[in-house]
Parts: sequence; structure tokens; C-alpha cells
Amino acid sequence: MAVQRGRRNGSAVARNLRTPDADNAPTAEMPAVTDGDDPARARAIPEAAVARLAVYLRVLSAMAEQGATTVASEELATAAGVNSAKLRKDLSYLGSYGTRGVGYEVAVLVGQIERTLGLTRKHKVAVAGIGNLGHALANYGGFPGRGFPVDALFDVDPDLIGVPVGGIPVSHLDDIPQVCRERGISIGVIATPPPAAQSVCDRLVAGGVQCILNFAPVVLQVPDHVEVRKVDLAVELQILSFYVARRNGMVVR
Amino acid sequence: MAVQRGRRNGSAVARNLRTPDADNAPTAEMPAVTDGDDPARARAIPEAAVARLAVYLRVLSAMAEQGATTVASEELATAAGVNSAKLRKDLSYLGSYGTRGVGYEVAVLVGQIERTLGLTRKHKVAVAGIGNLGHALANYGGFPGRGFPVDALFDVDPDLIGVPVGGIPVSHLDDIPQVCRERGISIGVIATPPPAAQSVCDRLVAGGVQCILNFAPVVLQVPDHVEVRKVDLAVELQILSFYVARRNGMVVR
DNA sequence: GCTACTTTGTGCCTGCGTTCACAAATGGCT
DNA sequence: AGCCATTTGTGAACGCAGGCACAAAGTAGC
Repeated sequence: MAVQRGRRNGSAVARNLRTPDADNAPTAEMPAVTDGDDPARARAIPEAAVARLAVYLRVLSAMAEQGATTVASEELATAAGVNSAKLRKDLSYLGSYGTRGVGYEVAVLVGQIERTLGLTRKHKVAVAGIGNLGHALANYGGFPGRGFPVDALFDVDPDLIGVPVGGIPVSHLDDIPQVCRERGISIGVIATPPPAAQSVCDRLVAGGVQCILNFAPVVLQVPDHVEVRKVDLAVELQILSFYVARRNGMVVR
Repeated sequence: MAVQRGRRNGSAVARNLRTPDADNAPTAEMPAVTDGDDPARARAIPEAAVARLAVYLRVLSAMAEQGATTVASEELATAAGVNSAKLRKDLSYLGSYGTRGVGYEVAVLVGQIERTLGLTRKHKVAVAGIGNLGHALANYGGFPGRGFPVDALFDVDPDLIGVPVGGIPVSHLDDIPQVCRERGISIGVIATPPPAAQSVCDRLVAGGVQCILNFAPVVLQVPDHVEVRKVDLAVELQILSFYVARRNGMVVR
């Protein structure tokens, strides 16, 4: 959600993933992800579950670093801020990797989640729009969750073209299709001003990019085979504003 | 986009808005928002609908700028990328402001959505963690959706304290509670490294902040009365990675 | 003023996701 | 070896959200 807001601790549950998106926020349409042709790996993992798996992965990695070798669903659930039943159901989408009466082996779980999320291969990322946000993204250098090297940067500003940001030289937006194909970019990040977003999106698609992370407050039009996730800061703030207003309204009146 | 309590969005957020949320989403618990004590304004707007209202608002504002005075649900729906029935249902949460056979008056709709989202008042924002992302957020200057002035910045780095970023001097993290109370901050944005996030969160709460937008990849623990939305870039990328993997798996094998 | 057309508002159905609760399975202990 | 404590995995119930389809309502034209 647009994504997501969790509730408190103890009985905590993560609320937002969002998006849901929600959002994707937002939003938050969550069509089941159906695997059409591979019976052996037949998966129909709900998108909401996929989002949570990523969270579990982070928590598990942290646990592994602290030397934990095994973990119970209840423990992992509270650490991830979700209900333990939900967590077990989410993990069951991966297969049966737990041991009843004991729990899950951390290393195994990490491996399975990484495999399911496709993290065993690196996914090259291109960032379009090297403004404040694009700069920040480019400088993340390797991206938090690792396995997502930023391999291409694009902008229109002539003063930026050729200048390396975070070690990668900036190319012109017009070169998006060519560069993306050459470097095998699989994920495109749009951090341009709104008016340029659709055009950039089209070029990314032309360059063979099938997944797009969109920070521009614009509803992108893409072919069916392209996946778009939206992160809209204004929407997030407005949702919070709604809660502020509701809260004040309830308190005052 | 993954959003923590909250909802997906989703994506986005929606996703996003999440969700959540959804985006984020993304994901995606969506408890109805129930107004307990005001029968007249009795609202129970689903969080997913709130996220979409923010999107409608942006589209409507753009339409208004282009001189449109009235708009039909079908038209607005396609512009916002949703089903027209869903849109009408969302708008019905605001009340009945449409005219059958004609459509909705743009100005009225904008006003009602702003009122419902609590945008008639400004919500002061504080950003904690002036790294790459925090810098970007601070420089947004007034924030995209406007009505969200950044009024306070915080960091631990001695070299940053007192230095103005985007016109606002940076204060020390230790001063969060005091400064937030003094300036009447209503929304806190956490853009610190993961280890500092919970501590910063606690101080924001101590400062009376009731809504938090969290960019740190950490599950925050907060009291019940505090609303948290999470935007997790790594999670967003991993969700996209999942789609890449699924797609390739389906194609290749 | 009546008719035909357009568009809203919403009741109902469907489907998905969350939650509960329990049976099955495993390890440890005696 | 058998029993008990523990924890997983999941069948089933529940609830919310999305989409269809239509009645209500209002406009325009005759």
C-alpha cells in the first residue's frame, strides 16, 4: 500500500504492504499469481504473500547473522510483524521446509525464499531521471537487498550526460532502448518528473524491460506483459493525512 | 510498495497505497476505517479506497488545470487506471456529489476529496536521516502533493547539524521530541539507516508525532495510536524480481 | 409535458485473503 | 519403546473488496 502500517507490536500485524497497493499501492489489487505451465512448481502465490516473503527474508538474514540456526513460526512472525498462522501459510507456498515440533532451519528458509523470489540471479537495474531521487537511488550502490546492481543511468540534462554518478555514467533518455538491450537490463526505475514518465516508460519497454518501478505520480500505460509497481510519496502522505484528520475529528468532536 | 501497518500496496502501493501497499503493498490487510462517534460523518472508508482517492485527486487537479469543469465516472476511471464501478463506489464514500446523466463537477469533487483526506489543513513534516534519500526528500520542497511542508530535519552527523538543507537547518536526532512539539510536526519521515530507525521512531512518538512514513527496512514497533506506513525499496525490487523469475520460468521451461 | 438517453449510486454475487483451530508429525524424556 | 510437549501444515469459516448489472435520477429533445 501502497503500500503498507502495521499495527502495534506484540499482537502486531503488518498492515500495509501494499499495497498495496497498495498499493502498489497502493493500491491494492492483488491478483493471484498463477503459474500456468509448470505443474511441478505450480505456484499460485498471492502477491501480498510475495511482499511478505521479502520481509521474512530480511528478518531471517538478520537472524542468521546473529547465529540463529533454527526459528519457530511464532518467533519469526512477531519479528516480521505478522500473524503466525499467516506466516506459516505464506511459507507453505514455498513447500514444506519446516520440522514439526522444532521450527524452520534458517538457512534452508533463506535459500528457498531467495529461489522463489528469483534472487539467485542478479537483476540489472536502470534508473531514469537523475534528479534528487534518482541520485539517491544511484548512490545506494548495489541497492539494499543486494542482488540489484544499478547498471545504467539516464537523463535529458546535457550537463549530466557522461558524468558518472555512483560510478555509472549517465546516458541520454533517447538511448534507453539500445542501452537496456545491450546491458540486459531487467528492471527499470522511473524517477523523472511526471511529464516525462510515460515517454521513458515506453522506451524502457522498447528496450525489453519487463518490470518497472515507478516513482513518478503518473498512471503508466504499459503492455500486458510488463509489470509495474508504483511508489507514490504524495499518496502515502495523503493517506497519513487522512488518518490524522480522522483521528483529530474523532478526538475533538 | 510495501507499507507496513497499514494495509500494498502496493505498488505499489498502492501496491500502493499498498497496499498497499499496498502497496505498500502494497500489501494487504485492509481493515475498514470506522468512525466511531460521529454519526453524521459516519465513514468506513476502506484503506484501499483512500489510496485511490489520492490518485483521483491528482487526476482531477490535472483536469481542472486544463479547464475541465465536469467529468464522467468512465472518463475519470480510465484516466486513473481503475474500473468505473469501483471509482463510483469510492466516490460514494464521500457522499453523493454526482449528477446522474451528467457526471461530477470537477471542483466539487476536488474539494470533497481534499476535505475527506484532511488536506484542508497543512501537515508539517519532519525528515530524519539526511543521507541520500533524506536529502532528496528535503529538497522536494513542499512535497509533490503540496500541503506537506517540510518543517524540520534531523541527523546525527555533527557536520550536518545547523547546515540548512532545502532551506531548513538540520537538528540533532536527540532534539526530535522537543523540536517536533515546538513546531507541531504531525508527520515524521524516517530515512535513516536501519539500526537507527527504531530509536528515531521512538523519539518521534515522544514528540507527539502520530503518523510515520518509514523508508528504513525495519519493522517498527509503535503504540496503537500511531500510524505507520512503510516504503521499502528492497521489497519492491524483490517483488519485481519474483515476476521476472516467474516469467522466465514460464517462458524457458 | 412526455419520452428517450445518459450516467450515477448501489445491491448482490463472486473470489481472494486472513484467521481459527486442529490433526499430523517430530523430538525429547522416561 | 511409548508418551508428552511442541510446532508445523492446512481445511474450513469468515470477512472484505472488486465487478456486474440494474434501478433511480436527471437532462435533453420533441
